[in-house]
Amino acid sequence: MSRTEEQGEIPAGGSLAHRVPDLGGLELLLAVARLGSLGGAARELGITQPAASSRIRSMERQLGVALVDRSPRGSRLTDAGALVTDWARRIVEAAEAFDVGAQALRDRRDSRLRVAASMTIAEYLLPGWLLALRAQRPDTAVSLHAGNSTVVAERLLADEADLGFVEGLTVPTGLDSVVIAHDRLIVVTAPAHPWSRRRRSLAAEELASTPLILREKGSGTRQVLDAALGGLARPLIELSSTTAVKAAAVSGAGPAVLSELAVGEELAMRRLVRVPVEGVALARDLRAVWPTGHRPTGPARDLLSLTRG
Amino acid sequence: MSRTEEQGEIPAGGSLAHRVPDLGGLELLLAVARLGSLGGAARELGITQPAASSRIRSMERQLGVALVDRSPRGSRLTDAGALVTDWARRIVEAAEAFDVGAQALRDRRDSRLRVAASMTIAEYLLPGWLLALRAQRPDTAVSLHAGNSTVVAERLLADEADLGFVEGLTVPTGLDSVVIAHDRLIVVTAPAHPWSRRRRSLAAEELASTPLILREKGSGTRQVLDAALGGLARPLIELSSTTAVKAAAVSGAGPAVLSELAVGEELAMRRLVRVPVEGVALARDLRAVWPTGHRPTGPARDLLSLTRG
DNA sequence: TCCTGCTCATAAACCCAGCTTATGTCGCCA
DNA sequence: TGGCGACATAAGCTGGGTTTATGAGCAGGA
Repeated sequence: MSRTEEQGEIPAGGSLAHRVPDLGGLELLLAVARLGSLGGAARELGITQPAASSRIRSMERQLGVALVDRSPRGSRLTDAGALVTDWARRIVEAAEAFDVGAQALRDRRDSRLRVAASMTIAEYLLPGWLLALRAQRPDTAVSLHAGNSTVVAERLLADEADLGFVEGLTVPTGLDSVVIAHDRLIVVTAPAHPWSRRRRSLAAEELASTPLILREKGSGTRQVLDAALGGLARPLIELSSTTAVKAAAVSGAGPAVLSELAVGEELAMRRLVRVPVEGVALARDLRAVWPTGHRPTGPARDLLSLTRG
Repeated sequence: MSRTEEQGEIPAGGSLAHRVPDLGGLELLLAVARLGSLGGAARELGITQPAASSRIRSMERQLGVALVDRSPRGSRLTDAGALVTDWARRIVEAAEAFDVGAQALRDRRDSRLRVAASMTIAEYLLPGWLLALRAQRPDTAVSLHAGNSTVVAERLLADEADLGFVEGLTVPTGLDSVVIAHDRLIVVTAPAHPWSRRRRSLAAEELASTPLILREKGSGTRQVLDAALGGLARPLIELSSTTAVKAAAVSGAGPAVLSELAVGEELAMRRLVRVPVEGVALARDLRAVWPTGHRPTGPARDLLSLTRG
């Protein structure tokens, strides 16, 4: 059944980009899976049939796995191909989020909806919302500006943004708001850290007296933590991005305090472990905001209604 | 004719692959972010400094956004660049999962750990585990075979696999098992469906009497549903993959019943909405399995211990 | 039976993105 | 002021992916 063309050993070296097909190839694979035909997929992507054929073949060579069963009546995914296609879909979905985010990022003067958002929201939530928005209002051009609560408020009040999203404890003055979701700060450590095996919840004092990996003073995350502990948080290191904090925690530098949103992936993969905490108010609201009186209309209203659920 | 490639304006057409930098570029960007230097990143990836410089520049052109601030003393990410980098990281992480999965998929005779898993687990959970396993035992070669519970059992008993993962209601005879996680089937619809606005939970009879988008009879998912409803599930359509079911539900064909694991992304993006249900036992255990008496040792034990948490 | 229409495969020529090597410029520091 | 590190620019090469052109297998209808 399987042709014996595996004489050439797989190199297996190099970086990811050498072992993972490029986005074009993955899109092609998804199209083949959906349409059941190489030629059909080629047509959909605007390339010729031989190009599709050779591209799929080169992916199979690269991966060392047969992906599609060709027949004169069409092409069907192999069992392995189905699995690969599902994994590929994840990459393509992440790329779609990237794309819609990047599009929003290049400020277009002519965009119909100008959004200002805090970093955490822009990072983890907005691309998803924009994707959904595009699904139901494909022609809405969106521009995005990311910054802290103060910046968001300034842009809204200066009429440089139509809708804002903030995550602080308080709503900047001059703005109306709606709570659209809830977030919580959680304590995490690397699996090797002794706290990861705790069964009893951590008490507030214990948290306050332990040096932690933290965001810098002034960040939304840090504000909430300081407020919850009464200004007592003791930094082991202060870092200026969520990602840097995560990386430090994963590498075992110590316990970190981070938004639940930021560590979903890491928890699922057990690169980080959540430490239970009690007696500390680490919840915070995520809010949509707009200038007092100017209720969102048009595209802003569309986006807002997507975010509430 | 669309052959006039307009110069000047951003193309904005074409498929994802034309608007999203390739994996190599994204990896490079992450390296620049981490190291704070174009040349350093180039060294790490084994390319020359001019190559890195030009690649980053072409990404900036492609995205229409300045990503890094160059100075004679190094390079630092722009605000926009930091956001783009975070989105890029998601793509790269998905690519890592793809890579480790694909590596496991090409059956290597010499692999030290042979895993057999049900589709759902292989699709959603295994790549994460393998990534974690590689982090702590980098030299473990893993091979993966995906199939239903019966196939998993056969391979284990024929000594063609060292460790299995199944998701059914029952443990195949001849195997020992441990519960490693819990999964639940949930009812979902497109946001446009009337059920998406329900506030009261759905009762079992109502679920049983409504035609649903379902996996085919015999699939793990379907077995659990049929058992929970007493064999009464009424299919609107029967499809042979989780992905097909999701796609049908998203397109508004009707309500679907799916594993929680499979729809996390869709729920977060509001492409699907969860419908509350009560009085139906839709939970199921995910189990690691092995031949009775042969407790997992070596690499199998390492993997197993990663999955329990 | 043969023709027509679908499928995929193969071959040769082309083109461009990204690579390398070689060199230039700028700022900091001893 | 020379030296070192950073990034930029220029010119030439290479390879993967593309196109056009063609062939071959299978199905269904005249």
